[in-house]
Amino acid sequence: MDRPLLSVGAPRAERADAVRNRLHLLATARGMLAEQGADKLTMDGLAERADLGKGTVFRRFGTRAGIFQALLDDDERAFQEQVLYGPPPLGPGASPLDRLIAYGRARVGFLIGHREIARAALDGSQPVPAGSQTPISQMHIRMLLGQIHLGAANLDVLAVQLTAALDGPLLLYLSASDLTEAAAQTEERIAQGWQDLIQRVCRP
Amino acid sequence: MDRPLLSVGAPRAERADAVRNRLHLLATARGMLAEQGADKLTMDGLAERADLGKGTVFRRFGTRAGIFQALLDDDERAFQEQVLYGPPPLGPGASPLDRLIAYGRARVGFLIGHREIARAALDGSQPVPAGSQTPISQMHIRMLLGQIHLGAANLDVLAVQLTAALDGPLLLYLSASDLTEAAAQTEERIAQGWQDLIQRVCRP
DNA sequence: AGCATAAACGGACTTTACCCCGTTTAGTAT
DNA sequence: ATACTAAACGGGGTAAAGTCCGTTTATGCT
Repeated sequence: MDRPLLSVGAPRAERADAVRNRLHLLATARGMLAEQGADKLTMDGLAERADLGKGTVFRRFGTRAGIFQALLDDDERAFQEQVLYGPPPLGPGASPLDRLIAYGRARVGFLIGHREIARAALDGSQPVPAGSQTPISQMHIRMLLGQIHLGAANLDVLAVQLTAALDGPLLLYLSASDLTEAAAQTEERIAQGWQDLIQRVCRP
Repeated sequence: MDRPLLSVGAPRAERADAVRNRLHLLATARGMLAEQGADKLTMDGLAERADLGKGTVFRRFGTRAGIFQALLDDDERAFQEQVLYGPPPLGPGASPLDRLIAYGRARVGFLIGHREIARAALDGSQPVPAGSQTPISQMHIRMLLGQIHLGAANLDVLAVQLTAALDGPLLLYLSASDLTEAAAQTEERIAQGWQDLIQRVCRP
């Protein structure tokens, strides 16, 4: 009479063929990305190379940007691993302030390494690029801010702003040429800038 | 024998018909925007309604995002007027710190009022949305930072980061629903957050 | 095993951004 | 006025994103 569903929120697990195709498409996309760059990656091309229908590609990822978001998510998982369980100061064990600085440095490196994917993951019609909703980055920063005892301040808003200060330069303002020619110096300048910013913000 | 050009850099003034069509297209675009919203504004539709060829539209604006960038530029001119020549604390006359705070507040208001255009002006393949190169916003923040005597710090990088902290939330992270339902409160929260952030950063 | 059903698949179709190039015209020099 | 030229115009053509819907298949139940 009653149906033993897996509660209301879980819309039944992903079907096996769907999983297989999703992984296959991601792998194929990585291949094309490595060979030809992000702007040459078309939905038709991906479908053909993966030997699947175009409808399948859209069903899996919804939109072109969705593919890059999925790729980014994937790589971000390894990064999060380090943040959550890795050695300090990035992982737990160091002081919140040191972790915050280390996090920024690590994230800058990650974003520079993934700049092509990260840019392509931006949508314009959608708010946030990767992550389900509030980006992990923002949550982590919010948490560390909470552990540092700042005077009365709206930590939620501050976390959003600091996340933007971290991601914005690489996602919005730095041109591609700034990154290809002297990526290493740029990375160091931004990482250092982050450290200065955080130390100023968190000064007692 | 020699031709009295207007020096090398100036590629000859814009032709009269070009100016006329550009203004006409911008006006038409504003009309369509007000009636139907940004995502319904297509290049073909604009060309037809303006009674011009599609080629002309692309020649003027280069890309779809270019139209929104032009509209934003246009509105930003009035805003800059206030910043450069208006009354303090936004205009000159107040202390740099007060101007910085006032600027952030004003810009948040401007961006919320122009959120649809500003989002549509984002490109993805291009670095910065509006303004010719480094956004005016960034230059202005950079200048005010220079007038505040902070300890040794890379002001160029800091300016980029603060610009991102200001624009990022509205361009990247806040979903449309956050803005339509309680735009006024959101505006106040972000503006207050900016003030807190700046006061922290600029504390002696 | 056989069945029911929701999900996944595929590929034709539509829409839209953007390109190209032959034609027209504003601006200038004679 | 006339001729010349660089720029602007127009609209058909191409490619790629995204939609639709009829067909196929995995999965859970009897």
